[in-house]
Amino acid sequence: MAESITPQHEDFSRWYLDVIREAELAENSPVRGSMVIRPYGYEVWEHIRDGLDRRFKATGHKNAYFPLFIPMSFLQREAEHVEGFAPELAVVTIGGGKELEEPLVVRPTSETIIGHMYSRWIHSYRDLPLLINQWANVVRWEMRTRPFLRTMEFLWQEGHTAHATPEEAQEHTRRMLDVYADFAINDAAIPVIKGIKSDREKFAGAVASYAIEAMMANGWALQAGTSHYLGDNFARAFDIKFLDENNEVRYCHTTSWGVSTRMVGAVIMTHGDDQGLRLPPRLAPIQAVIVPIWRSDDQQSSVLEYASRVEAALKDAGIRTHLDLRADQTPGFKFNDWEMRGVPARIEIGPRDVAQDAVVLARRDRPGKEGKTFGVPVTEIAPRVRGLLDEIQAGLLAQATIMRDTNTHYVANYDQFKAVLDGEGGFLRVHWAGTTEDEERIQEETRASLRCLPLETPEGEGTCFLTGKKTDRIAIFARAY
RNA sequence: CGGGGUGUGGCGCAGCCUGGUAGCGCGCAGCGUUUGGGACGCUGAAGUCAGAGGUUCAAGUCCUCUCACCCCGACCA
Repeated sequence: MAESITPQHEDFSRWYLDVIREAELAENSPVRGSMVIRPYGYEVWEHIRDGLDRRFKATGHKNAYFPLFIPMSFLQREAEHVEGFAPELAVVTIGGGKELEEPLVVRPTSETIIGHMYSRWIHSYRDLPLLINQWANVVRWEMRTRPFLRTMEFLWQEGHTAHATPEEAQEHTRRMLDVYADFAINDAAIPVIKGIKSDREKFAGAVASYAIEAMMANGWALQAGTSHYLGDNFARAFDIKFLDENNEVRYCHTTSWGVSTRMVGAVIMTHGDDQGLRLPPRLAPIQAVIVPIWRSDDQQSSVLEYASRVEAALKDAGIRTHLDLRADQTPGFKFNDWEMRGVPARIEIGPRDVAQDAVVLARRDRPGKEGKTFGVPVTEIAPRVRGLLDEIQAGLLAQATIMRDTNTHYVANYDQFKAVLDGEGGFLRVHWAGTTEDEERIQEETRASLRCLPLETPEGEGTCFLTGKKTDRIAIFARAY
């Protein structure tokens, strides 16, 4: 596929489309729909990983690792689970040149194999709760793939916990949902809506599924993370039992929850503009880039000497800084290059700046001339950049929130529903008392699906937009990735 | 699996209708001039024209088959 990062396109918005689809961060490999992430994009993922992992540790979880291959029979133990995943399994039937007695499934998710292990690890209430997370790759043979948003193989974390009581497991499910929302909002600058999934959309094998839903720049919805309460479904299927304080055998109640490399796509598609990426500072591989400018050799040495001092000052302040020393590119090229890559802050240092002992500070969220501040005293550079990064972090969240709110509409009836969907699109909030069949019909007729039943419903009681029944339930419908 | 489309240097494409020495832009390499918003000149390297078969004196171009990929739907983090 295209190596579209190179500035060959005269039309920047088309280039931006390429960024979303495949450029730089992902491109199709020889295998249909699989994923390639170049180093720069992978660093974004690493920061996502760090942000989540820190929160997992803070909530008492340990990391562990489980097998890539899962015996087919494991999946079949939970009826709903196998039904949900069977169509998209990759199956190994030959090993070492010989037909296997039992096919092995490349994990699409690990509830089953982890359930199997948990049944051996858990014997007593003293073993509970068991709070484990796994960072891994999984494979789902999707019919339709989209770079980052739905790839055949993807990286993710999957948390799997076992608890003594349903209440505790339910509480944990909600707690991890909160962790995801906290990460999305504060690190990725993506405003998300916490909600519960309809029966139709819930995880195969779950009692209840929760999700954080985000709105992309085109108004489509993207499920950016999920947290499931599995009840004792998997505990019964895998015999995860313990003896309680009264010496009675009881089944555990389990949860699972995951966030994937889809989050990288969410960042791109939430914040990107016609100049390319705009990375939230907390996730940016490079937070500040220094572009030196010179003409003569004399100027070069004084500029570079000055620039490396600025670099050191920024690095000392804990800012991820890169000094762009490429000699074969012009400053103008570099400005555009780093803007496309979404670096939040850029410092330009030329002979004029060295002479007046001050630099030019440019911000990515306002590209071009308007985003530049001239004559920033070099003694202040680190705090100024730090302040700018915080400002951009908050600004991106504010922008995305405004974008989401102005594209969220409450609609009172089905005609209005269709009109808004065909018009401005976005999220449709409705009072909802419909059935699964109603939900299916709506999707068939409008291509909008029920994203979630939001946990926060300031609307109060009203009448269902479809059935006219009184209800206090709110649903969000949208076209979704 | 349905419905569309595309396969030509690394990338993006033209050439095909009307057969006659394989081209353009970008990128890449070398040299020189440049460098405050995507630099320029000169020189150069790089292509089994997706594959197979056929028609023809001659096929990137016409015919047949095959393969691959992309887009739009149905499934999904």
